[in-house]
Amino acid sequence: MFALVDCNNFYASCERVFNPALRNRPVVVLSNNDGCIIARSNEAKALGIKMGTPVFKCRDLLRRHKVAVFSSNYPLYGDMSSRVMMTLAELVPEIELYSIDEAFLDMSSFGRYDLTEYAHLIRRTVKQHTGIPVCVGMAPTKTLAKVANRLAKKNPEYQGVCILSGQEAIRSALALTKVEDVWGIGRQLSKLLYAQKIETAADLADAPAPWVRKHLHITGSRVQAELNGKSCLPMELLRPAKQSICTSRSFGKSVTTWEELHRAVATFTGKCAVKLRKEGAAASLLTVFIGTSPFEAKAAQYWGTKTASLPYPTQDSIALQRAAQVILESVFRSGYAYKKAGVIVSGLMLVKSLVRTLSLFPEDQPAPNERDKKLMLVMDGINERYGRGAVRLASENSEGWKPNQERLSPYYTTRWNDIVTVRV
DNA sequence: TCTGGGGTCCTAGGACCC
DNA sequence: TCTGGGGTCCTAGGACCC
Repeated sequence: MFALVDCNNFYASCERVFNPALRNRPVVVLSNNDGCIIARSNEAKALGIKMGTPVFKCRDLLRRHKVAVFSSNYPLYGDMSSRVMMTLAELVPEIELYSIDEAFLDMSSFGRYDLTEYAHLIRRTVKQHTGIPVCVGMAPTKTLAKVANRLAKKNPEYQGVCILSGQEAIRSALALTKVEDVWGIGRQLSKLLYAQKIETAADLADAPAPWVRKHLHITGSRVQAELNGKSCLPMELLRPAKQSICTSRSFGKSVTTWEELHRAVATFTGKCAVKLRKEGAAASLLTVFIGTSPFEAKAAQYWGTKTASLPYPTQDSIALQRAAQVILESVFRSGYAYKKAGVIVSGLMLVKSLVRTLSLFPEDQPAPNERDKKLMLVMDGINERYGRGAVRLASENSEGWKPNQERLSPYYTTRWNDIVTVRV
C-alpha cells in the first residue's frame, strides 16, 4: 500500500497558520508579480474563484467578499513544507517528497495496523505539529492513492481520509473519477480519450491495452496498469539529481532599455549559480530568453532565446554572468517592451565527479578562476549566516524590472524581525 | 493598468558511426 | 529492376506534473 498525503490549499493554509483572523475567511494567494490566483481557501473556492484566474478579472469579486489577498511568500511555504515533511518522516519508515505540498508514504510494512486509524493519526499529528490540514489517500498503487486522496478531499464526510483496498472499493472509486482527473492524464490526452468514449478512470482501466500503448505511449500504459492495481511507479526515496535549473520572472512594468534587461538577466544568472552550488552541480550550457507580453495584442511582439555551451562546466556566478551577457547581446533587440526574461542552466554535472576535459591546445583553453571559486564560497557563507542577499555581485540589481509584490505577508518562520509581527 | 514559475519524460527525426 | 543492418547522440516539440 501507498499513501499520498496532500496539504489542503497549501499556500492559503500557510498564510492562515500565523494569522488566526483569516480563519473562516476567504483567502487567495497570487502568483509571482501578483498576476494570477494560484491558491484558494475553501471559502474562496465557494465564491467561484477559479485556479489561475488573472487578478484584474476578479478584482470586484475579491473586494465585495472581503477576500484576503496575498502575494506568494515562498520562504514561508518552503519552510512550512519541510516541517510537514519532517513530521511525516517520523510517522513512517519511508517517505518520498513528491512536491512542495505532497508526499508518498510506503505503507507496505503496516499490514498489522488499522490503516484508517493510522491515516487519521497522520492527519492529527501534522495538524498539531504544523497547523496545516492534510488529506490522506491510501491504495495499492501510487495512481490509485492519488484517486483516493482526491475523494478524501472532495467528500467532507470522509473526514480527510480515504482507503481503497479491495476490488469493489477501487472499482467504484474509478467510476466516480473523471478521466481528466487521473494523475498523468492532462487536457490533450483527455480530449483524445473522450473522442473514444473513454470518460472515467474506470473506462481507461478497461480500455484495450494496445490502443492505450499506441496513443498514450508508455506513460499512459503505466497509468492504465496502475489503475488496474498493478504497481509500476516505485517509491523514489532519493531526489534524482537535477538536469536543469531555471530562474525567470515577469517584470512589474515593461522594460525597454538594455541596462534594465541586463540587470534582470544578471540577477537571474546569479540566482541560478547559487542554486547550482547548493545542488553541488556545474553547468555546461546556458540559455537566456527574453520576451514581450503575449497579451498585448497591439504592441510589437518579440521572443528571443539562445543557448550557448560554456568553455568548461562551472558554478561560478561571475563566469556565468559573463557568458549570459554575451548571449543577451545576441538576442536583444531594441524597441520592444519586454515583460519577461529568464535564465536556464543545463548540461549539469556533479562537481564531485567532474573530470576536466583537457584541450588539444592548452594555451587556448580558458581555465576556471580559482580566486573567484573561493569568492563564491565566502559569498555563500555570508549569505547563509546573515540572510539571502546580504552580499551579492553589483550587477545583480532589481532596479527597473522588479516584480510586483504588494501583498506580502511576513516571513513568519525564517526571519527574526518578522516573527514578532502581528497582523489583524 | 493588470495574465506564474519550475520542472520531468517521451517521441520523432536527423546526423552520424561501423 | 536492383541499394543492409544495427547502433548512438542530439534536438525540437509536445505532453505532463506541482
